[in-house]
Amino acid sequence: MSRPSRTDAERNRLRVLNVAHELFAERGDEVQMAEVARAAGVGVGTVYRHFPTRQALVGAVAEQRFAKVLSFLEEECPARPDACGAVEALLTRVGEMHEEGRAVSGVIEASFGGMAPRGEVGEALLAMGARLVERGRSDGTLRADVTVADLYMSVGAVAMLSHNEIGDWRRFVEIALDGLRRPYHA
Amino acid sequence: MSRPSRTDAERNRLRVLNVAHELFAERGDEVQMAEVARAAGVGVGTVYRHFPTRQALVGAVAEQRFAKVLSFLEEECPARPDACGAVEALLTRVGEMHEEGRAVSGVIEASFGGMAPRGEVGEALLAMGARLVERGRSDGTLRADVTVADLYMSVGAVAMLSHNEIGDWRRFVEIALDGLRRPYHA
DNA sequence: CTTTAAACGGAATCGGATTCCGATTCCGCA
DNA sequence: TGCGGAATCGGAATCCGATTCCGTTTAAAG
Repeated sequence: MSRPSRTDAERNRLRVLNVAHELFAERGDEVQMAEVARAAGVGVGTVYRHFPTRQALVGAVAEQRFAKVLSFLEEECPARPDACGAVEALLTRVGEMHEEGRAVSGVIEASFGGMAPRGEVGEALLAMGARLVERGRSDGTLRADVTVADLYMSVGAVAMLSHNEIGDWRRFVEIALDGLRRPYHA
Repeated sequence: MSRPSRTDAERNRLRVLNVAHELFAERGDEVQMAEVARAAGVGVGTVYRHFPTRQALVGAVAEQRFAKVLSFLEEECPARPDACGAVEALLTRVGEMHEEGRAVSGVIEASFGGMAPRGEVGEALLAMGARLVERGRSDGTLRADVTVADLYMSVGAVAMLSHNEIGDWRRFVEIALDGLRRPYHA
């Protein structure tokens, strides 16, 4: 919440965060705290004051990513003609994000098992998700009993599949989407 | 392949493997090599001769689990009346396995990102999966264009969802299954 | 009952995250 | 503009846990 008043502190915090993101993207889990510090032009102590733990640093990087998803959900999704299309766009976006950024995803997955969003971004995501599901219920393009949790799980599944290299995740988007559209009935 | 000739070696290898499994189940990623050694009643050196790396040990534990899935696939699945039912049983089984054993799954996920089976067990799984998909194609209970990769991805997704606590994975089994049954068509 | 290659135990080593603390800066205030 | 001191810095020192090393012990072939 309360940003520190000293401007250099905030500047350093950002520098560290960005550098960490880049390094993780390049070399994944093998980058060490001292490297991040060096590349950011600060001492290890500084890195640790801003991010008390390596996991905290990774968490911050992860949050940036969730923020991107959130803004997509807020800006692009409403533009889609129907809820189903919006969900498809969402899943695809998440997949693409993890596909490039694969290395970063790996780091996140290794630090936290899985990767559910936390904090206000998490709340906001949940809220937007609920809205999307609601929309689907009313415009009838999603099965009537979908829940945010269903959506959440689908997103998580796509995220996981798109950064591991098991099969064509775009294919899975189709499958999940078909499942979300409506229950099977002969 | 070639089991060592000395019987004590083989006995120790098993002891270590089982103890590791138990400890991982109890306390997850925090158990350390020295503990495993102590609990197994051997020295650290012994643990390392059998499993040259912590990751290797975790990998061996993981393989045991894959072996269970394989035997399920070989024994229970053929008994199901149709391919779709078999897939449902498979997904459910995988989910249950990861739900109890949650801690173990966490350890595996932390050591390897994701968790694709390796070696002969992996091959065998792939083969059985292919057979199942084939069956689905011919009895018509799965959509005509499913692939082993689709099945693989679904299994992976359920595994991931059932050991993280994001939503009701059984629900997701339904969704994925609906997607695997047939493509959407208005 | 030797012989000997293989297995054992566990102290020592190594690598990397985290802590500590004296030296340096910003910021508000006179 | 100049000063006081709290917050920030940097990076050497510490801590912790995985991994290596090597002298000792042991199963099993002849």
